[in-house]
This record gives sequence, structure tokens and C-alpha cells, in this order.
Amino acid sequence: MKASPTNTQAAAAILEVVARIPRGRITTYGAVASRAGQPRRARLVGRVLSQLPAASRLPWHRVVGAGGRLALPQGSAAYERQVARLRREGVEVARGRADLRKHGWNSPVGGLDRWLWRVGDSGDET
DNA sequence: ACAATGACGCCTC
DNA sequence: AGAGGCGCCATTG
Repeated sequence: MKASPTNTQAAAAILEVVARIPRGRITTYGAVASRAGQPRRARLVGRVLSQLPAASRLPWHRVVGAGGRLALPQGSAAYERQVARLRREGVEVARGRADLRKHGWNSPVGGLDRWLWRVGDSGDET
């Protein structure tokens, strides 16, 4: 039975991590890969997600590229779908880019940490 | 077995 | 900031 495309284990781990992403938060392919125990397998994450059945309840839309850039082809149906879902969860998306700084999973910003670290309050960003 | 491709990432120009 | 190049990995032609 090798009807399984990629390593079922890695794939399962990846799916589990993605399923774990809290609503309203986003993370990156690389981060998911690392969390799944497969560092440097960002591409594998993308592959797994790309093969997700349409009926899947997985919050794949919470996974974006490094820096919050959306990895899907801009203008594609999937792309629009992701943007819509993210915004619906309160995630700001502008110019093909999600605000990872604000909604990043485990990001320093997102609550109390913002006060502790004063992220984005030191005038280092716009 | 080799070349090309892709929901990636980081570096350099 | 936009564009190009190289590294990585698994699938496909």
C-alpha cells in the first residue's frame, strides 16, 4: 500500500500543526514545517496543503509565506478565498500580504507581549 | 536516470 | 522595493 504520496507521517504531522493554528492567527510554511518536526520542509507543507480535499476543514488559509506574503497565485480563486477567510477572522491583508507582525502565531505581538516588548512602538516600522 | 516544476525561504543586486 | 539566483524536497514528464 504505497498509495500515499508523501511520507504519511510528515504529512500527518503537518496537518496536525495546521489544524492547531488558532483562529485569527497565522503562521508560515517554514514554521509549520519546523513544528511538524521537519525543518526546511516548507515546500512539503505547501505540497500537502495543495493536495487537501476541498471538503477539508483544515484552516489552510492561516498558513502564509515568509514575511506574511501569500504564497498562492495572486488573483486565483484559492488566493481570493484565503484573503476572504483571513479577513473574516480579523486578519488584515493588504497588497497580497498578511499582517504577520500582528496576527502571527507565537508572535511577540498579539496580547500582553506587545506591552512587554513594545513591538512596533519604537518607530522602527511605519 | 535526468530535467522541470512548485501553496517555500533566504541572500544579493 | 522589485527582481533574480540558489538551495531544498518530493512529484511528474
